[in-house]
Amino acid sequence: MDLRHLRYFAAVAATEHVGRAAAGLGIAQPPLSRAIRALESELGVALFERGARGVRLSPAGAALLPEARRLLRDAEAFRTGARQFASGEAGTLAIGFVSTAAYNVLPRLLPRFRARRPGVRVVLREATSDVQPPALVAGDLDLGFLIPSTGDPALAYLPVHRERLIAALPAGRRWPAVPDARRLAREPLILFPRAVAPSLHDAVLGWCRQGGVEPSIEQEAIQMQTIVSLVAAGMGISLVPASLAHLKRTGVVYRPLDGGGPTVSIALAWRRADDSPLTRAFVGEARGLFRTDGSPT
Amino acid sequence: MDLRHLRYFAAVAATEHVGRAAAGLGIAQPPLSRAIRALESELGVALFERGARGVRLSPAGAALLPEARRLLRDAEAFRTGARQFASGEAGTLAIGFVSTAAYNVLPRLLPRFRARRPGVRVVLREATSDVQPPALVAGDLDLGFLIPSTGDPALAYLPVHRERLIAALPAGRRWPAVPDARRLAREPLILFPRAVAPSLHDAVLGWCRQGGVEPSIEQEAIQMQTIVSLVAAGMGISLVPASLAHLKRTGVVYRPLDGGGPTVSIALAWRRADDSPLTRAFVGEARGLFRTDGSPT
DNA sequence: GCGTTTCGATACCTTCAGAGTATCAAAAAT
DNA sequence: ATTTTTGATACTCTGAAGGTATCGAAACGC
Repeated sequence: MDLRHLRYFAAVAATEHVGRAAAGLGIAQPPLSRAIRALESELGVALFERGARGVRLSPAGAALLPEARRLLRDAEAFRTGARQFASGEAGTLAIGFVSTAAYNVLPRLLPRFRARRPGVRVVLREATSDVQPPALVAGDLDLGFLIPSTGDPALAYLPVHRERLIAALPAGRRWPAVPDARRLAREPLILFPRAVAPSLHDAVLGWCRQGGVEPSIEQEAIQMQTIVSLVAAGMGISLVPASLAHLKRTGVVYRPLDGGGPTVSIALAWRRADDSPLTRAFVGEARGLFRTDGSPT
Repeated sequence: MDLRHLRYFAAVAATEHVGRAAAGLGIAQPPLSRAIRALESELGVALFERGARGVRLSPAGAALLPEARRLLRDAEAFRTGARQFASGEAGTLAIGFVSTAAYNVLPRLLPRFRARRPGVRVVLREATSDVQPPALVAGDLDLGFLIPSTGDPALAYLPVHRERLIAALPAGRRWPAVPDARRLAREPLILFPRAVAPSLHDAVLGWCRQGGVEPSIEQEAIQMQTIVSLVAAGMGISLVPASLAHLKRTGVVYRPLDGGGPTVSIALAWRRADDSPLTRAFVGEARGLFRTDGSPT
């Protein structure tokens, strides 16, 4: 038994006329006659009652016809489903992101993408910039929003966001409106471990040294929230992306940095070899949305 | 796309090994490799990821596999359903019966048949003996319990029941314990119209004439219940099948007839050309149950 | 590090199912 | 009675699916 047989069965049942059904199927009448008889013989049951005036469904045929139609519909749905995967209308994207991206990039990009591809399941996973490249290469992630450092040759990068760093300072003390490096170097600095985000780390230290001072790193913390909490606790100061200012935590004040301060950039990364239509669609969406990159916010 | 392709897909997915899957399918490895590739090419999506150590399901393949399995299961169910129709395990039987049969024959036969063929839908339709033969020939009925008269050559008959007639008499008067024809001929007779059940009609009149009297038919009624009601109303007397005595209606008494009385037989009839396994099974069941026919009850 | 093994892919051949053309047979319509 | 309608049959041919032999790449083992 074959889907074609069922298709023939349904066609003949619909017309109750072998010749017309054959024409509708785009084949000649004799093969259709034979196919129906072969199906009946295989199933061991007469699907039609032959009269001189065409054919009519037998009781068994009438009972089996809806089943056959359902099978054909399901087969069509299977094809459609496969086509959706092929075209990227359906599927799953595993996307990594650094916490910073959750404040600015993701809220702008994800709703647009989900609206355009409603069938795609997006799995978000927060991960630091150091673990994302290996995860991408291994295939555990399809896309990653990260702070790029040494570019992995297997990955492609698209800069999607660049923002200035601002100072996060414990409230309750007097701070300059626009503190400079020399002033801030007097305070203990709380920062990401260098291994987790080398470029952010280096940007902060470079800005301080440009101001002629060497900061003392007192604490390291991985989560942005943790850093802000430590600042609130008076453990020290930190330089954080400007969008963090949205996180209005009591005990913390934010100040723009003298001279604008260093910038940190977030890039979208994916496997260069990844030709999945989903990945390409997502990158395309990002490219369209963040065309005006490079300008610090 | 074809059910075979889906079967191959499911087999390879199950083993994650083309060679072993091919062995399980009873074909060689190269055709299976080609078939899978052809399916992927047709669907436009990679179902497997090829490694040096075998194949693994791609995300699309993993998503489509349950669908494919369901399709295969449904196709199998279709075959099974067809086989049930072929073997008579499923289907519908339209069975006609005269009201007399409802008191004796049907209650004995139907439960047995339904227990043996639980998948068969039995549609019962009460009909007099004169309308059943044409309905059987036309295919409106598959089987009929009727009082046979002139046998239709297109029908086959199996006697399933023979019972004596007894007198149904209005209560409130004195009746002999075993009335004879002469006594009963003094009363107006209520009977079926001859056209509806000629043999019953003739049996009654024959018995009366054998007793040397000619009865006067005052009323005709088609339903047995109606006849009994008319007797209860004092409109006359009737001769009814013995099993009607179960119908204890106030105002009616039953008496066995002198000399045993005439007998009426019920037969099962069906199209001689009907080779449906259902019909044959039902007839077989009846033949087994009513092997000891011919003996009047 | 180099043979060996494993496993899917490719090349080429063969066979049979399914499609086509021509025609028949039966029953209904005229 | 003849024509028309409609499915069934006979026969041929093509192509898809299967088989055998073999390749090529990657992993394994000594």
